[in-house]
Amino acid sequence: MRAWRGFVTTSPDLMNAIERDLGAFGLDAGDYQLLAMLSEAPDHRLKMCDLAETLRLSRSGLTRRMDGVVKAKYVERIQDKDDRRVSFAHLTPKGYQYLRKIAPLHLRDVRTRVIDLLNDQEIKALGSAFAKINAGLRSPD
Amino acid sequence: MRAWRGFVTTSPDLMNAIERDLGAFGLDAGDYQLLAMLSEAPDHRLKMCDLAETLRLSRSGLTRRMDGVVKAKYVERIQDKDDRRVSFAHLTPKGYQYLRKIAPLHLRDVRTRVIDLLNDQEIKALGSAFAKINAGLRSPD
DNA sequence: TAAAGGTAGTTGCGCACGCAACTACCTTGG
DNA sequence: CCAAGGTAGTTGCGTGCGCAACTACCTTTA
Repeated sequence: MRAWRGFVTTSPDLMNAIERDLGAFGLDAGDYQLLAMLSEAPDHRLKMCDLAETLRLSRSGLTRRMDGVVKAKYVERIQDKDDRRVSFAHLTPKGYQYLRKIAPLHLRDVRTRVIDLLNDQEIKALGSAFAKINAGLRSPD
Repeated sequence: MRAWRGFVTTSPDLMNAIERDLGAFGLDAGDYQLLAMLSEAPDHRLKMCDLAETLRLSRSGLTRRMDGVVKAKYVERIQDKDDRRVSFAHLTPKGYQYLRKIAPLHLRDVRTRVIDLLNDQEIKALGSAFAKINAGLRSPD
């Protein structure tokens, strides 16, 4: 129960702090996650609806978020030729360059705010705990 | 790093699931937290600005959230007589009754979604991890 | 192959939130 | 005592999001 209280109160604060850190580099957390997911995808591209799912956004939410990063030329929309309903989000070279520049800064912030504060046992426990919770969310529901 | 990824991806899903669970009882997570904080305060009342801080809301955000629970008669606004700038949020008997009814249901959901899935060691690690992260957020910044 | 139904992305709308400005009210220093 | 500055709560405005409706496009079925 103390663990739950800690989670509920601390995780919004932590996310806000990380978001402010990112803001110093001119990006918000949603855009960062979007670029990061694309950078890890084959060909630096993902179907819109798959991307929405990994980002925990609705399709409409992703549409709007795309508008921002597309206007910034970090991402471009590409039509699929086989299935003309689908679009891909594709990370541009400019977007990739940009992400490669700020990712280390972001990860440094994550480390100083989280990882460096914890011992190995706590980190492993966090990893396995979230894996279990995640599995629980997907299976029985 | 795996722990961080798990946290980033799983915690929104978890919060959404908990929110949906609460929705089945006719409440959203923000209102629940508000009532819960008041129920634990002496006299079932808190200064608006203190309440905003514990709920991680801006003052304006709390004002709006109060509008809802005040209209539902779960909470009332009370003016301080000594310092006429301050208002208190006060949990009404109706609000207290209501919270006492749904709190066990909510806690059952939290248990089945989180606590029951984890072993003692993971729970303790979560508690201490969030305590440390929280301390880190408050001290150096 | 035509009709029915499903899927991908966009748009209209409403909601919750933060920021900044405002009012009202202390509090402190000259 | 009064002016300057700080604090509590509210309101105007902009933003990001989800839901539902819409369009366009497959896919399945008879």
